[in-house]
Amino acid sequence: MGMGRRGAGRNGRPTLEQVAARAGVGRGTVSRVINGSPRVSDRTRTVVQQAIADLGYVPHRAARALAANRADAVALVVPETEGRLFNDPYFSVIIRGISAVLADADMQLLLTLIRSPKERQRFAEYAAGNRVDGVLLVSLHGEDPLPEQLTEFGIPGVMNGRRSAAETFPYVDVDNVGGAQLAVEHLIGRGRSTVATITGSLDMYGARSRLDGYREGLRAAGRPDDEDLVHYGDYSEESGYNGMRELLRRRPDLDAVFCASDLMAAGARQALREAGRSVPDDVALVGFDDSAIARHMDPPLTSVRQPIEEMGRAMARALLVEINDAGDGPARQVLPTELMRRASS
Amino acid sequence: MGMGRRGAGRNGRPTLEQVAARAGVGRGTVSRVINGSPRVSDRTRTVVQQAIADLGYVPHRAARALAANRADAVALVVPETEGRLFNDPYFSVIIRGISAVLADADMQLLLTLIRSPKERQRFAEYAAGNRVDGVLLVSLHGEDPLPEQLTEFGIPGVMNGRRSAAETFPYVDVDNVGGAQLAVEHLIGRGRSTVATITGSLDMYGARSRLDGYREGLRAAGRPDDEDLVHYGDYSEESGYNGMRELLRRRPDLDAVFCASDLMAAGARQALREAGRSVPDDVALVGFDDSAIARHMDPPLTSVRQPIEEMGRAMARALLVEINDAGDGPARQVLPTELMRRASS
DNA sequence: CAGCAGGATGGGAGCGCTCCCAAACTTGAT
DNA sequence: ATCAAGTTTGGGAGCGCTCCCATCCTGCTG
Repeated sequence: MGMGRRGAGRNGRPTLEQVAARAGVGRGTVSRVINGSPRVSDRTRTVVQQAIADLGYVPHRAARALAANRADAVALVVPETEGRLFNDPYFSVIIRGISAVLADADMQLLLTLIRSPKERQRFAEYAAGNRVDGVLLVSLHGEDPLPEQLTEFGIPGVMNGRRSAAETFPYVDVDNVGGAQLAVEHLIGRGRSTVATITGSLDMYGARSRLDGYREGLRAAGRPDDEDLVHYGDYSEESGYNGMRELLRRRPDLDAVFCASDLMAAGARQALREAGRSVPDDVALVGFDDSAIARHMDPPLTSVRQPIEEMGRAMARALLVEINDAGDGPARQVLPTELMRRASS
Repeated sequence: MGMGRRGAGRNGRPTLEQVAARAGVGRGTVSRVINGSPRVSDRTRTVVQQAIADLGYVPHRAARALAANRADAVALVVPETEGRLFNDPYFSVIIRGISAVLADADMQLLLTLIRSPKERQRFAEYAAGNRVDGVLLVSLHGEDPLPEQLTEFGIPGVMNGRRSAAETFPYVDVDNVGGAQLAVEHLIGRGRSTVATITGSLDMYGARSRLDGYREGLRAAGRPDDEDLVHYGDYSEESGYNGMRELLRRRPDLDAVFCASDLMAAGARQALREAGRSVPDDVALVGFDDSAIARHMDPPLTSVRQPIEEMGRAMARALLVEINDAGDGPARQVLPTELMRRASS
């Protein structure tokens, strides 16, 4: 029994102990070098690093996690039910941003789709058990309780977007109000006089913000804010189509429409086509999201772009700060939007 | 010292030991129950399960991984350089499929984007160190060495697509040949006489297969295979545009085009428009991928659909089998494609 | 009723690492 | 040379779990 540890670990990979032996130092010292502790003399550090290189040593993550009570991993949670993400490249792009930052910090990215109450439960257990150091929330539903649960368990988290103007959970969002306003001002600047809008689902804060921005834009230009010009949609292509028909019926004189999503703009464009109205001559159209669809519409759709990748990066950075410092109160960031002008306006 | 273990783990979470105490059994027994070992009496099992429920016990992943020398995690690797994934919903959808299967197996999904040689190196180290039980490869570049590296280290893996007809690594692919053939036959069935094609980058096996399918379709209908009707593109929208112009110049008489991607079809459609040819009256158009773009083109594009989510599921299942059984030689699966008929043909 | 096979059970050892305390060594001042 | 005050280092303990062997029950058989 107890033949002592020698040789490599069970995977044939070298262990800390072997690095220590090779460098002629103790385990603790090697650990210090690996974790960048300053309490190591330069000479020792060099020797140890050499031994690490010679052996091709790579720390064993699970062992480290167990001993240090960290996970070195972050979960990205996507409630699939609300997954509008799964249409745009939105998802891919935000992941790219997140992943870039996390890779630099040598943290793993765990992907968790929650598509049923059972999975939600399972995830809550996970998170609660310190299996991850922090959680990134994307595309949250209206009153999703996940953020509160995390807070309760003391798990750092950052969400994408807000649930309300008074959001208390750390978040990274885009300037929806500003973007919508930009769109409206652009339309007015192009000489349009009667600017309508088709909104997203108003139970989502983002949709409300875009509507606010629309109104703000009108106000800034001294235009009246006519309730007739607002159609309440739900972000779907169909609601864009129906909304456009309805608006056309109510206000045949409209000459511009701001849609709160590209998808709705696509629906609206179809309705316009059927009604024999040309874009942009009769009616100018502006969307939101600047998705692939926008670029491929005919004519290409002017749209409000969100800095999605940058959002991903900002979220990851904010989470890392929360994990390490745990200070300064919740991070709140609002990134700017930008108007991509194309032929539809 | 050594006040013995009592109370909960450092996270305030119950440990195996506490469950054991509460159930009045030993650690080993609880472990057996959790891992579904048959060597436990029914009564004991019930008692233990009750204790687990009472305490809300959740196994500590890192501890388990360390002790059992498994990771309970699978890495999904996306070489970003080749990331055509990042345009279509392809990425999101395949992840959905993968994630569904993995969640059921209670495995974690680790996402790894490789966008630089440095990151590639880092990943290789990871994989080599049993940090994951298996690897899923998506969107691999022509002669990517990753599969061979994995084989060498004895790490199970499954890739999406093939690199050649003689692929030796386990894979799940779609029937590109069949899909292209379907498209051509459909075109001919609609009375088209001169069917051209714009190919993807021929250094990719999928693109070659689609070209093969195109030729096969012509042959099956007894049509000549005219080299003039083939334009070599690269999957980009621009190459679709240029290809279409070129084809129109060479063969003004063509009345149908099969494009190896929707994106190229979008480019081709633009060229057609500029040339004053209507779709589908003058020229019928069929794409490949059935992406969002296809549905939003004007007219909506007929396209070959790949069962992407099912591919994700198949990959995950195949990997799980490899991890557990390690038998039966490499998995090879080719899923069927389907033609989505729309107004463009 | 002893004896035995086989299933159920308890718990020691150990996975590879971090934490932290005590030991060993420096350095500089006296 | 001596000692106080650092600095650097070694290594025991322990993280929570699985593995596996020794032990303890069963229920039968002879």
